[in-house]
Amino acid sequence: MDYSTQAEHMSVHDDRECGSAPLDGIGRFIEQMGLSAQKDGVARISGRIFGYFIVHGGPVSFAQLAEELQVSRASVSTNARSLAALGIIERVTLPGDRQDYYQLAASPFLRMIESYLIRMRQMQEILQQADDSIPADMHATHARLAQMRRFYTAAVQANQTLIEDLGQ
Amino acid sequence: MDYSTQAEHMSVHDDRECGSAPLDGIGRFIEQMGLSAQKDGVARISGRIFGYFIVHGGPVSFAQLAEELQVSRASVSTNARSLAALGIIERVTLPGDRQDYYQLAASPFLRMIESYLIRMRQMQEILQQADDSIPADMHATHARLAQMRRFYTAAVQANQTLIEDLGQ
DNA sequence: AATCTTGTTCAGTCGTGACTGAACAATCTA
DNA sequence: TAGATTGTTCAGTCACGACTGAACAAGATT
Repeated sequence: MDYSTQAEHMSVHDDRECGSAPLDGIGRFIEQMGLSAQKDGVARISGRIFGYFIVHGGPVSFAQLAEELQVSRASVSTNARSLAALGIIERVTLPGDRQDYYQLAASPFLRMIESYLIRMRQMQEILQQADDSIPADMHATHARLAQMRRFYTAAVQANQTLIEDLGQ
Repeated sequence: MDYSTQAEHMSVHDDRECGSAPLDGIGRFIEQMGLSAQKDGVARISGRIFGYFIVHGGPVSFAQLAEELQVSRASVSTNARSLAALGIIERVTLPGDRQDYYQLAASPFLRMIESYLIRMRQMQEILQQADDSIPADMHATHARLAQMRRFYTAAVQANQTLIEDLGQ
């Protein structure tokens, strides 16, 4: 695995057995991004791609992504497109090149917060449904649901101001 | 599945085939809490237990939890203890009763935020390591890492003030 | 002592979903 | 036309981890 883009490093130790390559700082960071994504219920490869773009922001070709991260083109296709759908990376085209390129979006973290906000609003929807369909005489239950609702309202508010605080 | 605690409902339709029972509002809410937890990378049963306690806050015995949620005692043991470790529910003992009881913690949502904060701080740690171990001449990379770090700093800050805003 | 009751642990199963390879579609080049 | 090149899709595999049942430990009861 070679995460630099400099040609002279490309295949120094390339034909080794496919296990435990000692990772440098960059490689370790990318793997940790993968593990961290996995903990959040996101595909590990998505996290690794995100990490890769933190390191190399610039346009990177589809094929290069597959090769450097050592994953199939199919996985790159699926995961890069889902990251693009979230607005974390974006597709770009280079004139005179038929390949797809991706690059880090302008404000990837704002987009992350926005996807959190979507999740929270879904939760608010669930709470609304529960409040409507649970018998009105279960007062303690409704009180706890109201508390939960206050929490999500405040959390949504906090994240919206966070978006503003982070500028543009 | 009978989520009420009233005895007269206990076994009205009990001996049906073990599939798709039509869920009432309470049951639907509990299942949605389970699915929502799963999306967050948490065990579905943990989410259902949490939902159960939103509905029935009061002390509920270990055995009752297992029976009403239709899961093994082993699962209840594992998941209830992990929720208790997060401070979302807590163990209580009733005098003269050898069973374990659980109840909803005082401010379960504050504890949820605190566990998010832990995750964010781990992320900050990863960023610190990356910053230290990645060659200093990769200026663009360090700039992106710095941007990411600013994001997490702001997010941690926002969640801390959220905790304060939610009182006690 | 033997026998319940109650919670934990552990080996094993089973489902889910991430990931792959291969077939495919679309577009370019010769 | 045939043959590259490139991305997507889809069926299939495989790993991971949630969940279970059974064995176990620790008390209580007789």
